[in-house]
Amino acid sequence: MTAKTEKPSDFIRDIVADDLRSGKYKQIRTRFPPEPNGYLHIGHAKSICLNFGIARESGGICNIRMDDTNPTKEEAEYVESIMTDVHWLVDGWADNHVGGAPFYASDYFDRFYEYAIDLIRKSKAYVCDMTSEETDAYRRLGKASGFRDRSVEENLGLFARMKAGEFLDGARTLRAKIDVNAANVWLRDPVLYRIRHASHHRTGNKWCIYPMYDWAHTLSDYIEGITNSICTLEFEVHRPLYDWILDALELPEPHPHQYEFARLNLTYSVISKRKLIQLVNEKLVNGWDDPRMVTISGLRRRGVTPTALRTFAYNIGITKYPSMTDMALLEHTMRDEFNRTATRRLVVLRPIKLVLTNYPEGKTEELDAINNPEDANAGTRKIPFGRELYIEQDDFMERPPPKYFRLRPGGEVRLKYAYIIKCDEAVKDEAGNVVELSCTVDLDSKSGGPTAGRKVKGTIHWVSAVHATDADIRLYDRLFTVPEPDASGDFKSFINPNSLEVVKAKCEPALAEARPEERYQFERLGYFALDPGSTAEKQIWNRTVTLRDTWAKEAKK
RNA sequence: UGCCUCGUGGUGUAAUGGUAGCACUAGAGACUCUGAAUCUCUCUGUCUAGGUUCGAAUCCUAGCGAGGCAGCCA
Repeated sequence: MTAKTEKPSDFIRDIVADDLRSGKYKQIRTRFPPEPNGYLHIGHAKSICLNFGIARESGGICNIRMDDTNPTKEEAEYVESIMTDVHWLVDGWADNHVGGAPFYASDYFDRFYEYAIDLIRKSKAYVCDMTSEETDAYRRLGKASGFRDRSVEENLGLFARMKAGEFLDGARTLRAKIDVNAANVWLRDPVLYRIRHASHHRTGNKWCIYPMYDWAHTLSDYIEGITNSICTLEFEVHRPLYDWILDALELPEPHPHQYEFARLNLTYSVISKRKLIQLVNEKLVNGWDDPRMVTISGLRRRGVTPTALRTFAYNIGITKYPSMTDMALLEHTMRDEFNRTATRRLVVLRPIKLVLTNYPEGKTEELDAINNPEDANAGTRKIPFGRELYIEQDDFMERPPPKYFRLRPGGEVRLKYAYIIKCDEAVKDEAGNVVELSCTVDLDSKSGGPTAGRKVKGTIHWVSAVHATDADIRLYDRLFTVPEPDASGDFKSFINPNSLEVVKAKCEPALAEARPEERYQFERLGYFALDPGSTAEKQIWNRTVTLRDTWAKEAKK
């Protein structure tokens, strides 16, 4: 039931354990290498938990590295958000296993260049003058480029001129000389460098040739002394090229090794960066940190905690099977944690007034309420009670269905921490809408009082009308209406029109002292977190997740 | 099409040649001053066919199915 984040086990950790046992590596060094071209999402969280988790469990190190080799896509803004998100998730858990300040592939551009020259000298790379289309066509046919057999000197000269900016974008490339007929297309003389006359977010205009992923990534791993280079399944076919580069350069051992695992898929959501950026750009959500987004910043704003996210990552495991994880598992992970940790408060989301006709006018009582029944150390607080209250509209029905045991005309219900009341009349406006409930209170039934033990089936939450404070509450629901929005057609057509509802709530006074870092359970409703846009004058709350609601299921029957 | 990888209840996973287990979900019940939590119970699984073996989810072969790759993106 509690978070079992201490001893995960999976095929990659088995390999790590073997590597250590056999002495292949003295210390494990992993890395988390995002490209700074978007915000991190829950799939990255899985990878972060894996890479930093392995470092943490094995006494190793995990580097954060910006894979910034494509100047046309990457921006400094993203670097900042990535660092914020990684630290939020890792601090207090694996922070003493972080490999210092973030590394940048762009810091190695000079060394990549030197390695490229070395590769040319070894006759294992050549400058190719074919267009992108020609390269593509030749590769499909398994046909060798006409420039494949240029001399080392000519290649060296051409490559230097590429670097010097003598050629237009796309005019030439540097290609590895491997095997134009290889069954694995990534071995058919892959491009190592392309020409891009573009300013880079860190190196400015120093370069006009930029290394491709395979070249940069493999060498970055080697330069940093990475031992286990863990990536997602789509890079599986790149592994032979990864190994080829290390061998072709005859780099001293030990070499890093690449392992692949399945990326995360979650029901009722889209996870790919491309799709998330569409939601942002087309304003279908309110930015990258919209609480309905499965970005790390969105989840954080929604109220998800690092511990819950790590527990979730542990629970889903690491495999090579491309699975579809049920959103219900994420929700369960949050409820499980918050049930143990959240401070309870009484809040009425959709208020209806209730008047206790036999309770003295002007009288106020202070009632004791428990802050967290799961945590004895959380203590108690006082809640003011009076003649006029607010209760939830849903907690009264004039003609209730079977098994409804909240308030009804002539019926009784317990007010949590207070009295048992009876509904005498539903007061209506001219249109016939119930606008107020007229009730009487059993004054002996107060919690701790003479008839407090009297059993009534229902207990509801409430708030004293004169003491209540106001707050805006954002009720979030799943962003999509179908389990697999990108299974077919346009995922945007499945957006849930009711994924956000804002209500004006009435809150018990103690909520005014709420702290942003704390999580709250509004009793019988769900778990909530203060939005960063909240102020002392105007509280704004985000619903992180509802409580399980078996009545909602029952009512649907 | 070629190459690579992967198939265990509805979902996510464990079992590393020796009793198919755990969690989520769903359903039933107990308890309840949260229709929450907690507790009990139930449903449901090794893709198929051969083979090896005393014994196969596990090893082998074939088939079927799914995913990935085939950018001068990462």
